[in-house]
Amino acid sequence: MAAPGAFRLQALSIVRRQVAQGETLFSQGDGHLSLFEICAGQFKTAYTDRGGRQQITGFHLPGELLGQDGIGTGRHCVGAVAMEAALVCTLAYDQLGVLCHGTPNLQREFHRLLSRDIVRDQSMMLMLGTERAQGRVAAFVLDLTRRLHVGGQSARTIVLRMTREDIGSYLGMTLETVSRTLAKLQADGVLAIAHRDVRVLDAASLRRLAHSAG
Amino acid sequence: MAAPGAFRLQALSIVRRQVAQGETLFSQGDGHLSLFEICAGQFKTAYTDRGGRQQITGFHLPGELLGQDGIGTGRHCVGAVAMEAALVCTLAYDQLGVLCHGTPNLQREFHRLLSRDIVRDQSMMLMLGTERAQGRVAAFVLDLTRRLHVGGQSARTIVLRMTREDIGSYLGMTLETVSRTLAKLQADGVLAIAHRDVRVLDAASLRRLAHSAG
DNA sequence: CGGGGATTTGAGCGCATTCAAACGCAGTGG
DNA sequence: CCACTGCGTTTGAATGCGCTCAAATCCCCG
Repeated sequence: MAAPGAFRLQALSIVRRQVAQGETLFSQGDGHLSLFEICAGQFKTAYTDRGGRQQITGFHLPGELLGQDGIGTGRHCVGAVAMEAALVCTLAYDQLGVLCHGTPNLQREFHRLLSRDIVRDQSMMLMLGTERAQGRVAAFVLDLTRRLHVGGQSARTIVLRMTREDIGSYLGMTLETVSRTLAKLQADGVLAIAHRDVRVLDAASLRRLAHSAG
Repeated sequence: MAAPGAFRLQALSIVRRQVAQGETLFSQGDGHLSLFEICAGQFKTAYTDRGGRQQITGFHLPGELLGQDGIGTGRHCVGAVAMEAALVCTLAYDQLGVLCHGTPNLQREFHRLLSRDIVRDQSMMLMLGTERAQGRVAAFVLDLTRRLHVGGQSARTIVLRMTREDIGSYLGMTLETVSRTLAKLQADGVLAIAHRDVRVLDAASLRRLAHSAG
């Protein structure tokens, strides 16, 4: 969700927490806000509306921050679940408030963090509005490779920790369409797919197919 | 984009500005950030990507704030154009920074403002991901009536200041589909449509059709 | 009254969805 | 060790929604 290094929570507060696969890190509507830095493992966040319908709103990788949603409202507006065994560093939000008062730089960094999310969301909305299935999936894979690369992982081979259904929910299409689209990208020689292992064969084509999302 | 009354810019700084129909209030990439309170008239904001493709990202009504995008990046990430003759109050962002240092309440209000936008965007993404044409249009009309009502206007009759193309760009569909969907809502007795005048006949049905977007 | 943009309406098509079935893989218990 | 079970994934076929292309109409504005 955000670049690493902006906040070094490990240096500020050392509350580590292990999270098992499928375990909830925080729930939607949760009152005692916390900010997390993901040390290991991947998370997904989901939004549930009154009608009970739910959508995946994001995937969150090691090295990224998590939980900055709902800082203004005082409640987490999404729920976060670990997609695999994970480890996080925690900073309670009230502690953060105290810290911010002392250091204006932290304040500014915070603003930057929030508006980065706004920009990211807007770019996501643009994609959902303009791109069809193939472009969405291409953008999704491209985004994942880039973010994993930032985290130090290989930029060519990635492992999808989430199900096709989660991907479909995130991209606004059915799980069958996700599967078919991935198959087509493989048939076109853009990707090599073996279950959840994805290898990028033709990065240029992938970028071209995903042109709308940065 | 935000509830009125959170900031009372008129009380802080009195730089008023008139904007003609079609005139640009600020451009995407603009460096000298400003925050605006819309006193009269409606605006639309659009995002343009490298490829030159552009999408409407929001409509902005009298009484709402405009320009808080890109506070962290230092540049406006969208452009704003007046859809009719308008009047705004301006506050340069650097002045705002000074003000914030003095008053912590303003700081907090600011956080709230930014995260409100995040929540709104997320709800928009949810809609784009889960709703089909009819649901999207219903949610759009419902949102507009509510926000106009907050601004003091009638909740039953509204005037669409934007074109079908703008609506389509905003909702992620073609202008023809917007037109057809509005016609269908009229045929079903939910709305009464005369060109750009829209009257809500069956608010309950409209809410039911738009169930996903709060 | 004429011109041009906005809107409506129609016809045909393609893509994504829906429903359905088969397959692969992991975990469990016999 | 192997069958069984459940879940995730793939694949197929048919439907229908929304897009594309096209033309007619409406309306605002000069």
